[in-house]
Amino acid sequence: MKRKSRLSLALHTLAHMAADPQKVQTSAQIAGHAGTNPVVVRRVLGKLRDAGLLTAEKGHAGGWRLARKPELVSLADVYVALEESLVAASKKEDVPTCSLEHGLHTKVTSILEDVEQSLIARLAETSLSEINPV
Amino acid sequence: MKRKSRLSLALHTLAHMAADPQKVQTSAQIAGHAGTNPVVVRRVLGKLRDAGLLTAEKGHAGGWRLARKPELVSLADVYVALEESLVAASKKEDVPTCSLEHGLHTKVTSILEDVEQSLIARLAETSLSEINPV
DNA sequence: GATAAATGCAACAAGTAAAGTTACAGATGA
DNA sequence: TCATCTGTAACTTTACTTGTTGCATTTATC
Repeated sequence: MKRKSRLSLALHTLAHMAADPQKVQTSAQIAGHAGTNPVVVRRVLGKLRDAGLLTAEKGHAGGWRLARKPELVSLADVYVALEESLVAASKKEDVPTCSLEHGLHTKVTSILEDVEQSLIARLAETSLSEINPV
Repeated sequence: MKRKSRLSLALHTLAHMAADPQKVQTSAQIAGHAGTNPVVVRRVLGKLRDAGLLTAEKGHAGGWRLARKPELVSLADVYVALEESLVAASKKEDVPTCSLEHGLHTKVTSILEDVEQSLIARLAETSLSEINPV
């Protein structure tokens, strides 16, 4: 599978579920559709479960289901649940000691964080129910 | 250096130049500030040069300089020059053959492309001159 | 012209994060 | 009791980025 595919995998799976919300799907079935591995699916969907977007049931006849109506799940919910941070820098970078560089670094960082927030705001405008096959 | 750092490196360097536009800097000096390698700097700044944001002069006393006033360079210019595509999927992915999956895939892709465009629009609102150390 | 100092670029090495895989414990319904 | 799920840890593989070396080319200066 390609890199940067967690968001894509999540959206595909959620959109698929949105088309038939009461149906329970196993990670093996989802992996089959997505062309990947059940463990990878559980890994990604696990974050969505932790965020309350999905429910997972163990055991016989278990599987995954949407926890809310598709209209009530925004792309921002998914993005945040996956802990994506596409624009802003990761926290653990080394900050320069030189004071001019430090000021610059701080400024660049804060601008990128603003942009990240704008991105999330944009994602919040679209819900799962708007992903329909043509 | 960290990953996803091309944009960060470019913005830092450009902001640094914006503070003193007539000064020529060599890739070795820039690399020193940025804590990286001159070749990496030339690799990244080369894209900005190709996009007309910077000029590079070879030979003795050569180096890098802003091609325009800082106010006239937006973050979107930089983003596009670097050929970043943080949200949308890369072009060369394999599209599913199943028709339902195909429709879904097309829809998800087009939504992510819309989001990518929104991101660029947001970046276009900020110029280099707005990156000033506090 | 010779020399020193810069970019341009190709080829390769090293590092890193994500995806893929295997294995197994725990839960649950038949 | 057994088959079928999820949950998770540990490890391997893969893909991409950054770092490095080497050298050709360009240009100012002596």
